[in-house]
Amino acid sequence: MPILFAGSPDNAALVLSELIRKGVEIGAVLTRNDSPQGRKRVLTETPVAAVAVANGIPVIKSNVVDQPVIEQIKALGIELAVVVAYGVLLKASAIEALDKGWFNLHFSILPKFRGAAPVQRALMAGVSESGVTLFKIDEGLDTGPIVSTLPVDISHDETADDLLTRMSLLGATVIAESLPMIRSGIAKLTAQAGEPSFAAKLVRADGQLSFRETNVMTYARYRAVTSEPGAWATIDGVAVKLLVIRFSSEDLGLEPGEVATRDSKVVVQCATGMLELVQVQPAGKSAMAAGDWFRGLRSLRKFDRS
RNA sequence: CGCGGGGUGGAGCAGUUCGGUAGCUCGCCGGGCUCAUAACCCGGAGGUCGUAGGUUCAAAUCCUGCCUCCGCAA
Repeated sequence: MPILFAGSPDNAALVLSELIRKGVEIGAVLTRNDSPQGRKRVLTETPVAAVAVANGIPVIKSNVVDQPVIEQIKALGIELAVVVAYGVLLKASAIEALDKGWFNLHFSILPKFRGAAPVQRALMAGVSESGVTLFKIDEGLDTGPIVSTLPVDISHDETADDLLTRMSLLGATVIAESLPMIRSGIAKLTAQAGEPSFAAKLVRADGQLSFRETNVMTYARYRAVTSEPGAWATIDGVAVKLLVIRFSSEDLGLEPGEVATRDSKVVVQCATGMLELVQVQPAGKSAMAAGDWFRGLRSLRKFDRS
């Protein structure tokens, strides 16, 4: 019994690839419409669409699950869908259209971190453990009954990208293991319990680092916003992307935001503690090693207050 | 025509406003000092200043076209 896989971004494509590798039969893929990407506005298909095409799976592109889309899905004999970061809310009519229902892989232990950016918000909050949840979609936002959860320990230095990749691989396993029970109708659905929290989507402003906080907090924010939307700060009014940062055990006691070199490493002072800058990218320049950037700084060697 | 920044020895930058024989911090090579060193000292190699053309006695610098990298916005 083939299923519909609905998703759009890279990590959803990774889940799709894993499911295919595990032998899960994908009858069709639903993904968002091609959209203009980059400075040149090149119309680009989603990563999920690319994986589907590469595997010869029928692709339905739509930014809304309306009647015509539902017709297409049902015409393929599909009655079960798995959603991973599709980016579109399902209306009641769509949810009811499939006999076995729609299931969503969410990257947190629900009801914690409901919403668009569970991984990023968990990192920003500095929690040491999160997880993945497979639940049946209802009309609320990530409120449906749970099929399965799997806890994930968060390492102290992984970025949102790293964690999301890890969770995607685990999530694919959870999906593959749960599908047989869902298909046969013996999957046990458990209502979400506990205090819910909401994980709002990140905006560029979330990536602005303030060195007036502790290095622990600033590092947590860096990891949460990397690689999207990306960490940055301004120095002498010029934005500098902070692509790769490491935690530092040094503390030279400089002014918050001041940059210096120490044992050939470039470090920046926080309210308490320091962070090591590894790779940066000033506005208008290509990415470069922090040491090169530091060497080229003419006068001001201190990030602006933010 | 969305707004904007950049392309100068291997790296990052200055010099361009007010044209006049290329500079800084590093790296590299050789030598020295040192118990030793990513430290210090001395010496050296390495550049058609993105590219094509124009103006000029003279262009990295002024004018025009083109290539190319990137930030923001979408």
